Amino acid sequence: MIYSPVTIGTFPDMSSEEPGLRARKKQRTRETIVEVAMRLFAERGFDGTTIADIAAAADIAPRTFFGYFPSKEAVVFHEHDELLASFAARLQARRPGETAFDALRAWLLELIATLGVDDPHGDVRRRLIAETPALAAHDRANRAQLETVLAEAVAVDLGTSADALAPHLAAAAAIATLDALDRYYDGHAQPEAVKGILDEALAFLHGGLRALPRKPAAGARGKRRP
Amino acid sequence: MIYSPVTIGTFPDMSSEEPGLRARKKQRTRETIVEVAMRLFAERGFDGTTIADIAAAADIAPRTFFGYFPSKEAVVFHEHDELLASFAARLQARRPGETAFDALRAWLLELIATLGVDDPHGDVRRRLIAETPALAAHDRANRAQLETVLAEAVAVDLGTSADALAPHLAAAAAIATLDALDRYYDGHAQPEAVKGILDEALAFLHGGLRALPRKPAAGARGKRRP
DNA sequence: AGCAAATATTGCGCTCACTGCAATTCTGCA
DNA sequence: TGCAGAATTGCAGTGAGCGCAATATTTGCT
Repeated sequence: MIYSPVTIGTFPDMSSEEPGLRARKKQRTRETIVEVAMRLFAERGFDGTTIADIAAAADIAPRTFFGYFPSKEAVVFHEHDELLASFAARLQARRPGETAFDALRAWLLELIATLGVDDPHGDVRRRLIAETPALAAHDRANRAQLETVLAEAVAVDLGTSADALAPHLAAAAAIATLDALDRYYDGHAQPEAVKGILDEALAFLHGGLRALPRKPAAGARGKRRP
Repeated sequence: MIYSPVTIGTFPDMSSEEPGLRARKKQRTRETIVEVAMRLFAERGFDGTTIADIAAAADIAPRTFFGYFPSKEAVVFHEHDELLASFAARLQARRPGETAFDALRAWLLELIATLGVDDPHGDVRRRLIAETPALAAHDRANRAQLETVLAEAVAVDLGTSADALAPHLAAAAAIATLDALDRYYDGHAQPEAVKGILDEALAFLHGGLRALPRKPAAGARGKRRP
């Protein structure tokens, strides 16, 4: 119900140069499912939409749905695997001297810049997560994965073992920033606000509560403070 | 699937002085269900145990199970509501000058002292959570609730609004400590190790990564460092 | 004790997610 | 064109969870 990999058959190539007809068709079907499902979710709600509805609207057999996604929830988070991989790669690829948090910051900013153009489902997804406990749970599970890879990288930075306390605390706080980002991201990308949030978060990570302004009053649209 | 309150009928009194036969009986049944279910889970695993199994073993009708717990998962976390309430109360009741983190620390230490005598299912629960994704998800949901009440208290401490960034980051990091506690808590309470972990966590919360020792090597059994 | 209202238990039937398996259809390639 | 591998599908089943109505039990009251 929360596992990621798809199990039926082998997923078509995608990695080698030529996608091939087969792979392209599968990709297209996948996209159709996502499109159709998100539309239905938006219209009738997540719980108000059955797998049968989705299958019918996507013109596939109900059974076939599970060849593409392991659960109904997974459709809502269809990009998660890529995001996770991309983040892990970005952490791997950081320059010497660049901390894991620097990488997180850079990755997020780039992601947001890209998403602004490219994520037609962001608003729906946020709404669905907010109103559907099962999706909120899934979302937390996804974040926990991000947290894990981040914690590993932080551990390297700090020179501690991967299961030491500090990296996990720091990673948890860093990932909690994503919540804030989502909260303040309501649909319209505001790179300024995002940067403010990220800078406040980094200040906290580095210097703790001591490093934070005492009375930022309302909201988290922090006037960044190094 | 994750909501807390039980829905069938009104839960018997429990708050006024005299429990009454009805309430006592319900309480007894509830405990029976927990006992029986945890035993079955331990023997056959969470997924290997059906509601029907539990009902049969507890000598109630399957339908009746749902008068006591809203889901199979809820049985595993049967004390969560009390814990949450107790934590919220402790936060409410802190003395002037006592920070939310102080309260968290005190609450945890007391809890652990109590649990040592009183939590016969702790080990099983930890094992189940580790091996069952659905339970891990539930566990995260529970922690998120703790995080929310903690963040509110921290916001008061900091003089920020409840949805500002800082309190949430700090609360997330603080709650992440519970993970570590669980990891190192393998069955045998070790108040020393627990205090070490808590102190390291508090140091991080207050002073950030800057405040932490650079090379604690393996594990999180931190030699506390103010 | 006896009765009526409140509450708890139960059975029944239903919906829906999800799975294993085997039959069938399709695609890529020789 | 034909074949091997891969994808689609149907079928039958399991199990969680819910709404509802019937039944049983408890409680407060007289």
